[in-house]
Amino acid sequence: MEVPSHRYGVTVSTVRVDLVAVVVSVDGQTPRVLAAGAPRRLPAGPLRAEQTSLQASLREFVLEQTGHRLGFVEQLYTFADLGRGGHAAREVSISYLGLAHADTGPGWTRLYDLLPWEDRRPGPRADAGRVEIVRAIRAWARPDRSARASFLWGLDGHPWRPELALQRYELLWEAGLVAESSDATEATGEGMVQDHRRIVATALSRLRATLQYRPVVFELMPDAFTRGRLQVVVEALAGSTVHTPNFRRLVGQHGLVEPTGGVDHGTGGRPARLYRFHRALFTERDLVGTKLPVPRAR
Amino acid sequence: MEVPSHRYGVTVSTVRVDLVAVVVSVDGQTPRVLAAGAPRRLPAGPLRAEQTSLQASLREFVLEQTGHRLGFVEQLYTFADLGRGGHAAREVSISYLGLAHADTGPGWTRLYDLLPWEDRRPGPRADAGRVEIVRAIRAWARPDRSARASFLWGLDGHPWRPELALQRYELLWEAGLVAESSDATEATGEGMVQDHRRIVATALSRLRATLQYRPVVFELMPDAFTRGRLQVVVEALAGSTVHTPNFRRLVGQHGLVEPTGGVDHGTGGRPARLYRFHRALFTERDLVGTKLPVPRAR
DNA sequence: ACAAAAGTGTTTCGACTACACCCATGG
DNA sequence: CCATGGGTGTAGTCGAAACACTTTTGT
Repeated sequence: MEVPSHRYGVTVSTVRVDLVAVVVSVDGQTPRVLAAGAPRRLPAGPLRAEQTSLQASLREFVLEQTGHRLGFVEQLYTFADLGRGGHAAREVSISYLGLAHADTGPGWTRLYDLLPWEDRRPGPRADAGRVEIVRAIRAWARPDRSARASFLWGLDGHPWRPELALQRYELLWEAGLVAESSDATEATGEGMVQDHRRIVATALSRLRATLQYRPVVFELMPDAFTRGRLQVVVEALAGSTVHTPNFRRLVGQHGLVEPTGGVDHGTGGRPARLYRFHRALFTERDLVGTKLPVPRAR
Repeated sequence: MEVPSHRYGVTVSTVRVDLVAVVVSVDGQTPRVLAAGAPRRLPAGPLRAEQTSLQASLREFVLEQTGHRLGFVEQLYTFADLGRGGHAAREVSISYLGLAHADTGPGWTRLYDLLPWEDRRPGPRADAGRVEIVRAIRAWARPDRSARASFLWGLDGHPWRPELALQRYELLWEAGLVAESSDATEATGEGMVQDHRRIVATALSRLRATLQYRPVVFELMPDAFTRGRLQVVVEALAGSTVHTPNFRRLVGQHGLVEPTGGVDHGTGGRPARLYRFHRALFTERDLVGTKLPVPRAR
């Protein structure tokens, strides 16, 4: 499928271009991505001749392939290095992050099955895998790369930064610790087709960074929700926990959210007030500066 | 150049893919971008069959076309909407930001000739153009879009955020105030070919955002420099001024910079100590968290 | 001497953190 | 009545912003 021509005196190629989607949802307290097969594969589709915009192309093929209507969509990165698919031809993939409401359909993979070390919420699984990975990394990093390793993994006094998910994946890859290579263990997660796991890591990094300065969580929430529920979703995506009283306070201080008047009695203790996203204020695209608290645990 | 085939039951196209570079340098206190012609055009080149990575392709064609060796390179965004070039065929452009040292060669355009409103450093030109643009925007925005307009332009108590350059360009575009359309004035800057001015705005936004959390300015500095010189370059890119004593203090507090021992007597008043970028600490890619102060003027 | 730029000390302010504690409900 | 989650008040901490002031050169 290569049609060389000449321009600027050098070879010009006409190549295949695909769109790849990382569709994220949160189911209970579990983030999931759309990916099926073994090994897992992200949904991908072509540019459509009849669609004017890339996003429209993306929305349509995701709808057709999976039945999901995407809310928020954001372009991530374009991958085009030679040999991505294991063969010589160049494949260009424009990757997107999309947010969708959870459902019970097939094809949803737990995000932290793919990148287990990114889930730092307290739990037996988290702690076990963590020590194993840290040991392997320390062994590999010593001594030249130990500054980088401890920075990325929040060791030696550095804070753990959720949004460095991609850089952590890249370090594991360099260290030969990811599932696609030989030294992989259970703690380094499930492999995917081609470089799809790197694309997922890219999406997670971007999502976590975006969370800190744009109100995108609400794309994952129903119309009315409690602040506790909102906190659970944020924590699920960030992979770590926040200080509850402060979270409650800060939500709404920015005018992000307004009470509906209703209450939810199903939460366990005292009934929680229901809120809705104050969308009126944010219909204008790209309004920034509306921070949600995101954990920066030590 | 369209070769339709079938997959997923829909049309798949093989398309032309180009790389587009926004190469930025700072000459004195003037930021410049590589763009020649009338109207101006960004350097663009093909994916190279023989280059493994996109960045290598980019570096090589920029070197060949312009003689410039790029330091820092970062992928920006992939543009592929139909009709970008004014004709029906789809053109995919993968855009990059590159930083280079200034020189006196041809082809350098002043960045703020293209986006004049982005330069808020005190000066006669800045103030004149600003009131004109603000008036036009207020007229267009009233009343539905005035929240967005005042947010983006730092009106009504909002701070001016340098990194929103792209969003400001997009608003001007929607308002029909950019040079490419009819209502343009001198204050809305010089037009470019196709959507190249949007790409420049994208690059400026990204560069300003990156400045805040990664030590990329040093790619634009010579080996030894004074803190005053560093401040001028940061201010040139940010388009606004910083509080001098604080800037001096903060530089170096993060261990970013170390004295060479030399001094520069050519600065006007008291001679300034020379510094060098503490590169040893930052050879590892993607070390984050090394903030440089960036203006957040009212 | 004085302008001009370099450089230091100190205070203020606001955002985020952490801790302590009260509230309302279901079992 | 007590466990559980919802909710509020308030003190501490840290870094950025602002202000005042000293130092060192060239002319």
